[in-house]
Amino acid sequence: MRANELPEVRHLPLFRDMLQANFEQLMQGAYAQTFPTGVELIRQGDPADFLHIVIAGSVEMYAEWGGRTCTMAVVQPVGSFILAACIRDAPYLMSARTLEKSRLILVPSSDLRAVFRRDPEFAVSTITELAGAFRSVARHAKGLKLRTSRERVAAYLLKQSRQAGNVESFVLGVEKRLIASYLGMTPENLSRTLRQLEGEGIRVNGQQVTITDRHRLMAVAPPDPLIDGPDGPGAGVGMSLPPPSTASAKPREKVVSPTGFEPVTH
Amino acid sequence: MRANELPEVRHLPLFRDMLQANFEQLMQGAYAQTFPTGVELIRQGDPADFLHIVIAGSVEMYAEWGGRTCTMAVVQPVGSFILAACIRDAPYLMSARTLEKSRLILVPSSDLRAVFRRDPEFAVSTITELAGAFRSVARHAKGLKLRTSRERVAAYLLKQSRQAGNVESFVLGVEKRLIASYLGMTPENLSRTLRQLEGEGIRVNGQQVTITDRHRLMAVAPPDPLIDGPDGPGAGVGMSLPPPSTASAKPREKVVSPTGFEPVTH
DNA sequence: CGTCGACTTGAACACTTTCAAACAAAGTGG
DNA sequence: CCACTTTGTTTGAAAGTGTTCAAGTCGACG
Repeated sequence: MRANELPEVRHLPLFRDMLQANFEQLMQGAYAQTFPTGVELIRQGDPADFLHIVIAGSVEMYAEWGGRTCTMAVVQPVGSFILAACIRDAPYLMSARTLEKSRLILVPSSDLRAVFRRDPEFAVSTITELAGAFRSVARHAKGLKLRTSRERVAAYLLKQSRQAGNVESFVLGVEKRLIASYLGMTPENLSRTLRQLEGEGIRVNGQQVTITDRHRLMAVAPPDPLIDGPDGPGAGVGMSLPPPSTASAKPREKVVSPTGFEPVTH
Repeated sequence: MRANELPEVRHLPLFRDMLQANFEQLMQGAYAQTFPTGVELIRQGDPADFLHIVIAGSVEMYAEWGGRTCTMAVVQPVGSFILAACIRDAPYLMSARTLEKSRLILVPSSDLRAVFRRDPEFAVSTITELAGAFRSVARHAKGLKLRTSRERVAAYLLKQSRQAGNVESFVLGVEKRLIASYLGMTPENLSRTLRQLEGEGIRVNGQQVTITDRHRLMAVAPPDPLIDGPDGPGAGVGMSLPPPSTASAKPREKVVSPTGFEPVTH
């Protein structure tokens, strides 16, 4: 593991309050590894051996059933996933694969369980993290049940804009097919819905989205903190999103951009 | 609070391992209350002041957005809800109302947060509870995204049967409109789907459901522990369901029956 | 006995998916 | 550097799924 990676991990909400000695012990048993694009890191149903922390790159969490697949979340640096499975020593509910070349740290779940039993601060951090993760999935489920797909798309775009600092123009940052799956629809349906929303206050050009009439779009799907997540800083519940950046109107420009996917603690 | 209620609460997974002194302190600040049918106990968006524990009766957790409503879960004795909101000191994501005359215990969330900071066993129980709750909602979301409504209904019935002890006949135990909302569909759609499934191995008569051909039904929606929940005892993740009971073929009989709704920790 | 709410049924409508095809962009190898 | 392949996106048409509205049935309860 590289020296400059440790401080980043240490500053994660999950680890920042624990005793240095315990943190060091946790990292002792951990190891870092770099994976190429498209590697299946974990498969749903497998036993939860490691807590995974994304140091660089990005990881897709997805679920499968009867031949179908759907994206549940995208984890970006510095964020962790499958905490819950590790804690319950239960099989993973989701699979994970790298969306690009990515560097991860793997912490043995047995160490994890041992440490929060004797470090109260770490226990509290774990509780906070899990409570936040629970609320994220609950919000996701609410969105799926209470909103039509058109409304989900509108709300998603508004959230993206907000997370980038209420800019009017931004880059999606993830493939549309992946966004579609995350929002519970087919790529074709998303494509058509985006087209349809061009009459409701947005303009889409490839990955570039511009909100031309925010009020109009908000009329399609009024944002709700109880579904779209809280406003203000620290919104991503224990997940550090890359710094939001307004995106230039010129397409094809390389810009770091938020994905707006909810964090996953398993 | 009544004397015979405390032991029940004490035996909840959440409280069973903590120090007696701390448990008593928690209950000191708590109070019990009986509510009639249809009372709104909490409203989504309100600040989380109390952890709620259902001692008797049943409580519906539901969510609202833009005039629409959906059922997220039903909590039965002895089970708790809105743990996560209490922990994060955040607004409730869901509302709750009594489905029948119900008795609840309300524990101030500030006490809760204070106690798990100094009782490691309680902290661990809280962690386990939250991790389980997270996995429940995650499974629910997976079902919504990966299954059609027909498959969700079939899987729901199989799960009910399983939870009642793999019986061939059982009572639904909750209004169909509520089940429909829980499964993310309209009452009309559920009605038609049940009718349609009568050709696929079930027979429905009011609240009474009989599985006539388990294999046929399982072919419609193969059960998956990563969606429908684990097999075996303690399946309900921190929630004690009423003892499963085979239901007589005669309708209108008063039988305690499981609801099969996932537990909610907020 | 009458009222109310839950459940069912039918028909029309709206929304989504599926399948097929064309197109565009990014990466590969000559 | 240019074909060439691969993969993601868009579009159209048809089929499937789910919702809405309206009306009627049933059972529970006062």
